[in-house]
Parts: sequence; structure tokens; C-alpha cells
Amino acid sequence: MAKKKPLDQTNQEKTGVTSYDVARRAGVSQSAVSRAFRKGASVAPATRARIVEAAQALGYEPNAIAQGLITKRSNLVAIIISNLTNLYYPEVLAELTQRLSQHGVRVLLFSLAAESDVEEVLGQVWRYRVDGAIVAARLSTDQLVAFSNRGVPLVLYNRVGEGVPVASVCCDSDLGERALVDGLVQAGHTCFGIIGGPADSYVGEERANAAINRLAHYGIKAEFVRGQFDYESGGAGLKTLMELTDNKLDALICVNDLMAIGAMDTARNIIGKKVPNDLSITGFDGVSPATWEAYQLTTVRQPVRRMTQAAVAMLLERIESPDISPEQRLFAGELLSGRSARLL
Amino acid sequence: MAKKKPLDQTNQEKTGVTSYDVARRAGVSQSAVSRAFRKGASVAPATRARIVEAAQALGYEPNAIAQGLITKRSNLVAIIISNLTNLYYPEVLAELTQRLSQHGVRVLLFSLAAESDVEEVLGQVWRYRVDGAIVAARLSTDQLVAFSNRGVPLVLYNRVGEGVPVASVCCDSDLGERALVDGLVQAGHTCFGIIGGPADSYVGEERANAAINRLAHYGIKAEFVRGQFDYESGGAGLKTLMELTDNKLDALICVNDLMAIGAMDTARNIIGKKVPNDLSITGFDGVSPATWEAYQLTTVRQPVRRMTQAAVAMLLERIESPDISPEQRLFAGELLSGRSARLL
DNA sequence: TTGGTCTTTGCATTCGCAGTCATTTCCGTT
DNA sequence: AACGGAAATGACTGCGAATGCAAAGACCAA
Repeated sequence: MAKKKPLDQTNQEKTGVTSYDVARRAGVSQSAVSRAFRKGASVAPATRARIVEAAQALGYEPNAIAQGLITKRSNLVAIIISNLTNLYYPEVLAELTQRLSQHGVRVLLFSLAAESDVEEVLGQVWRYRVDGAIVAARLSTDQLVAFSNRGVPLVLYNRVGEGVPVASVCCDSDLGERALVDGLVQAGHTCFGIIGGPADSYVGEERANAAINRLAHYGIKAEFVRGQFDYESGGAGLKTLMELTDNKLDALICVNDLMAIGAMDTARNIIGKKVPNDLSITGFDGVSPATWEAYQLTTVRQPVRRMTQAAVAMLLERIESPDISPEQRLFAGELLSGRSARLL
Repeated sequence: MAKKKPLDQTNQEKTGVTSYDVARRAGVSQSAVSRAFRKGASVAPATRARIVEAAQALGYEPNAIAQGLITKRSNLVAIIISNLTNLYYPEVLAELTQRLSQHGVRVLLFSLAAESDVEEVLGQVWRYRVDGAIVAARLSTDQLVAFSNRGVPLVLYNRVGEGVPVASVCCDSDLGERALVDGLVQAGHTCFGIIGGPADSYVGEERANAAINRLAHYGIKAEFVRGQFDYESGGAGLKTLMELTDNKLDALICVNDLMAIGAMDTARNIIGKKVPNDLSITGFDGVSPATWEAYQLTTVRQPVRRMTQAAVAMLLERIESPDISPEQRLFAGELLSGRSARLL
């Protein structure tokens, strides 16, 4: 009884060119083909040449799925991101994807409507046996533990493991907001307002708290409203704050650039306030529109390249050596002194 | 000799909970576990319940890699996108990803530095045996043929198969530019300039040609320069065009919004021209900053939701029935009459 | 020529699951 | 009680590549 694929049945139709097909054409065994495609394997140069030639003639590409099954390395990394439309993440995503692909790792993308929708995608993450994950969304303790239990290396991006030690890369909210607050206070502002993010957003809370705390240090209490990180929230938030402060607001801290931009436009065009003469506005992130002529936003720019670079490096390290202990890397942002705020 | 996994060796460590582990715990065969997880399979309700319970206790998730190997369906779709940082694509990407995931399909993301870098990633696309691909980058005829030879369903996004019939979803450049040109001409503009995209960009060429042709219809010849689709290119292009036209330029057509925005800022703040009084500026895409108060760009908005919806539907159709003949779906954009241009 | 070492090569097995086929169990009927 | 048909279940194989092991060559020295 002929078991195993007998090497005698033509099969190079469309989809399925297998290593057996290549082997037959090159007159070698399937093992040889496998070895010809792996780096340090023992194959005679002449043999390898024949195999490569046959492979090319047939259009053979090793089946990564089958490789993954046997080697238990899918070369897949999950990237879980919440607000893809939020201007800041596309840059991060592009950087991460390109860096990872330089290392032969492919990206399985999960994009969330809201930051708290993670649970639904985790099942899929497990199923695909990804080699690791980079997550820019809030994970519960249970979820963090799940990663560790399943042995999936994890790097958080602009998030930290609350209560659980996890590798993470962040831009320092405290430092950033502190620089902004210090500048604003010392320039003589007195009536502060803050537009935060949705309650389930990690960075939103971080930054808002950082600003509130630093203001408290000066004995200043700011009004606080929440936004959705988008343009409209900026304008809406500003209006609310104006009411709350009896129109006295003279310093507005937004936890991201987009809301700051929205607020600037509203201040200038709707409310009729001069920015920064009547009202100083600050943002956070350093997205590209922040530097446009029309805005010249005073903000904190995250060092995206260094951060993504670090995230990828950390992840790959942990994939190689799963037992490396968690490390937090905190990057200082760069204060961008634009024309939207009077700083000292 | 005990071949096959003997069901008697504990194995629920971290990574590898397999269907055998679940089977053993539930006191059934591996086949039963497999069936319990597939829809219309024949399993007694009581058995299924036991299996599900065991699976949960062990944290079992079917291995999608193994499933893919045997069923020849990876449930993976490749998305190949060129300028992720270009403001327009993030929205598209987010939409596509979310729609696909509603259909149980995962996204393998490939992001290109330049539109012509496709070749390098195609190898990876083949290796992962994706069920289909959505491509927003220029493919050569050979590359298009490769998809068809390998039986990988393909939908082009804002591109068409030049010379080869391929399924595609586009926003109509001709209609869009025509509406803009008509409006500008009828409003009395006489000296036209166009800022195009990089020569290897498909939409860039399409739109520029559309504008040029429509202008020719009126007997008008426009000056033409190229940009890189980014903010800076807008300002730079405008300056060049001003020189070329002896400062007489009164209508500027940019092939995307970002360059139009850059041009607006430069016109107002650097060159000192009033927009739209001295100079009308138009864009294309309808990205969110186009609607910001500071710009109110006159542009053509692509119906992103309908387009992504169509792309996903077409792709899934073709995955189910690979022999459906190619179809082109051309969507009309919506003319957004902002305050950046005087139209009729 | 012979023996020993090192390199190439092929065989057989394995990864985790789906699905075919054969067998068993369960029920309703008469 | 005996039978028939449907439903449930299990044994087994194979998807495509990687790899341990053993066998076969290649090469050199004696």
C-alpha cells in the first residue's frame, strides 16, 4: 500500500505547490527541500541550487501555516489598537508594522471600536498562536494574567500593567503635563480647565490626573470635563468650561492634540477669543496637524520612533527568551512650544 | 505499540492545550471535541456540554493554524496599504478591519513605505495562504496575474487592474475632478495650477489627468507640479506654481486634501494671499481635517463606508465562489463646498 | 586498499485538527 | 422481544513542512 504522498502525481495547480512537488522536480527528497529553505541546514550547494531552481519554476513558497504548526512559531504578532482613527495611532501602527516586518514577523491587526472591547478579540489572539502581542488598549488584570499563562509575550504601548508587572513602553504623562502646567502657571494663568478622555481610556486618565496633581501643587483647582478624543469634543468641552468658569477660563489643557485643535478653532471662530492672548491651549501627542501653520500647537510630542523601536525590540527579546523579567520604559516627551499658549 | 497521542499524558501547560487534552478530560474522543466546536456537527447535546465545560476549564482554544492547514482556509485576509500615515487610509483600514472581523476573518497587515514596494511583501502573502487580499497599492500586470494563478481572490481599493480585469472599488476621479473644475471655471478662474502625487501613485495620476482633461475641455492649460501627498508638498507646490505663473495663479487643484491644506496655510500665512478671494484651492478625499473650521476645504469626499463595505462584500463573495467574474464598482464622491474655493 | 571522520541525504514521524468511514447506541415499532 | 433506521461516537488518516536518526557518500591519511 502506497502511503505517504508518492511523489508521482502532478499537482502544481494554482494553490498547492508543496515541497513534495519541488522535491520531485529536483529529484530529491522532501527533507532536502525543507533544508534548502532553512538557513543553517546541511545541504550541498549544488543540491540547493537545483532545488531553488525547481522551486522557482513551480512558484513554490513554503506554507507558513504548516511551518507554524510544526515549529510552534507562527511569526505572527498581534497588534491591538483602539482608536485607529485618532490620528496618533496610524503613525505608531505604520512604524510598528514596518519594523516588525524587517525582522520577518507579520502583523495580525485587531482594531477596537472602544478601548474596553478587548475581551472579544483575545479569543482570536489565542487561536492564532501568535508569538507575541503589542497592545495599546486597556487590559484587565485577568487579561494580563491570561497572556502570561498562555506564554504569549506582551508589550503594552502607552499603558502599564495595573498591579501586574508587564513589559511596557510609555511616554511620561507626568513629566509632560508638568512641563505644560509649570509653563502656564508661571506665565500667570489663573483659571484652568481640563478636557480629559473617555473614562475607560488609560492615557486619558493618566494625563488628566497628572495635570490635576501638578495644578494642586500650586494650589490651583481646575474645572474638568470629558471628551472623546476627537475634534468635536474640543469645541464642546471648551464651551462647557467657559460656562463653568463664567467665561473666565484662560488656560485650557487638553489631553490630546485633536481636542486642542478643536478647541482652538472654536475659541477663535465661534467664541471669539484670541489664542493665546485671551486663552492658552495645550495638547498632547505631537501629531502632525499640531505643527501646521494654522495651529502651531503647544504640546508634548511623543518620541514615536524611539518608542516603537523600543516596543519591537522588547517584544522580540521576549519572544527569544520568554523569561526575561518585565521592564518599563518611560520616554520623556519633547515640549513643543507653539503659538497656542503663553508659557513662561 | 502505542502510536497516536495516548490520551494519558498530562499536558495542559501554558501553550499547548489541544483537543486531545479536552477529550481526555471530558472522557470522549478527539473527534468529538472537534465536532463540538463546529457548527452543524452531530454531537449529543449532553456530550457537547461536557466537552465545552472541559474546554473552558482548560482554557482550550482551537488552534487556527492547524485548522488552516487541514481545511485550507486560514480565515486570513491580507491588506496591503501604502501610505498609512496619509490621514486618509487609517479610516479605511479601521473600517475594513472591523467589517472583516465581523465575518470571522482576521487581517494580516502589510504597510508599504512606497507604493511600488509591493513585490517584497507578496512572497509573504503567498506563504501565509491568505484567503484573499485587499490592495491599495499599484500592482503590475505580472503581480495581478500572480494573484489569479495562485487562486487568491483580490479586490483593489482605489486602483484598477490596468489591462487585466480585476475586482475593484474606486471613487470616481473623473466625476470628482470634473465637478471641481467645472465649478472653478464657471466661477471665472483663469490661471490654473495642479499639484499631483508621486509618479508611482495610481490615484495621483488618475486625479491629475482627470483635472487636466477637464480643463482642456475648456481650452485651459494648467501648470503642473508633483508633490508627495503630504502637508509640506502643498506649500512647496504652491510656491513653485506661483513662480511658474508669474504670481497670477488663481485656482489651485490639489490631488489630495493634505496638500490642499498645506497650500492654504502657505497661501495665507507665507505668501499673504486671501483664500478664496485671491486664490481658490481644492482638495480630494474628504479627510477629517478638511472640515475643520480653520480650513473648510472645498473637496470631494470619498464615501469610505460604502466603499469599504463594498470591498469587503466583494472579497467575501469571491472567497466563497472563486469564479465570480471581476466587477468594478465606481462610487461617486460627494462635492463638499467649503470656503477654500469660489465655485459657481 | 582500508579505516575513520565529516558531510549529505532520505526515511519516518510529528505538529493539532477535520472529516471519512465503520461501529455502536438509542428509540420507536410491530 | 426483535428489528430497523437514525443518531452518536471513535479509530484513523492526512494537511505540508521540520527534524532526529541512520545510512550513504566523500575525502583524507596511513
